[in-house]
Amino acid sequence: MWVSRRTDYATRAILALSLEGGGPLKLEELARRTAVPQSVLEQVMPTMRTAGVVRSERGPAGGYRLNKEPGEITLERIVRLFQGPLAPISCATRHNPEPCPMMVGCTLRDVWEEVRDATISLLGGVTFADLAKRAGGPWTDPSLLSPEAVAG
Amino acid sequence: MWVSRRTDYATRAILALSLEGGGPLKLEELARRTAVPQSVLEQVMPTMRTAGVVRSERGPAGGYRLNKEPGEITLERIVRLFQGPLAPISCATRHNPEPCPMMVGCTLRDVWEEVRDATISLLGGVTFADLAKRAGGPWTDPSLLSPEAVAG
DNA sequence: TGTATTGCCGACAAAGATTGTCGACTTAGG
DNA sequence: CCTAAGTCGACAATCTTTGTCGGCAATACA
Repeated sequence: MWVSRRTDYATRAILALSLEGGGPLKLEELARRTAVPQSVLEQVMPTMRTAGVVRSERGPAGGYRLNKEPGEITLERIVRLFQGPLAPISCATRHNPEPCPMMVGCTLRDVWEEVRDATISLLGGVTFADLAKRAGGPWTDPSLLSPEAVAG
Repeated sequence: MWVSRRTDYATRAILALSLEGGGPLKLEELARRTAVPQSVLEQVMPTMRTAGVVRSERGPAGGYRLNKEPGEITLERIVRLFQGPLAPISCATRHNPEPCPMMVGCTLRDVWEEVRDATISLLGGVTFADLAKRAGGPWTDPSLLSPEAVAG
């Protein structure tokens, strides 16, 4: 029942971008605000770019922006990008579930499916607009912010 | 969002025992019915014995029985034995959550906690009496049953 | 044209978790 | 005793996760 670190990192990054308004954030700054190793974010962000969630610009003054409104990005979307199937067990996935050895009335599978659906329903019901709104104030340990950000 | 194989195996075993009524099942037979490698069940069952969920008898005519009524054993109980914390992320566990780097208003944690609670609520609300009842008929691929069991 | 700044990509090492197996041991019954 | 069970600890193999690195590509600006 655990989410991978990269999943965690990705959601933090999107939240950071949602709180930023429109302006682009450099990878370096993004890494600092989210307390994620920069080298890992370097892997995570392109995945989200390919998926159309964020947009990037190269060169000086480059960085990352959201490619949609925060209200259009659900937590489920991001989690799915990094997490694979959300079912707790391979015979309970939505697509191509593995046959489970308990043929008739695999009642356990029913429960795993319920867990899966509850999870999806929760994650699918939360957008980053919601999260940003709930977040309100400063969302990071101030000691992690860059000096410029603190000054601004 | 995945449950370990041992967790899966354990739940299957308890379901098998719940369907058995009172009589003891040998490890070998239990392994066959649940389609679990016997050598792994050899590890899984003692854990549940220590936890007081099942009882064992050695020697010929030995085997495993439930140590409680199926109605008293929740799925949550079993899952917890093998799965560790049910939260999706270490800052959202009930006991000794790790501090997360997003100090003020870690709104993501709130959602992870909701997922955790939904999971717990589902798993805690299902007992093996429920599962056994829902299971009804033969619950295993007949080809996996031992000849004696089929004859009986 | 060139240089600095930034993102992009692929390969990879280290660490850790999971899975399954084995052999030696203990207990109970006959 | 001897056999049929469960018990325990150690372990190898595999897979997954995590994080790093070096070099390449694009953009802005002088």
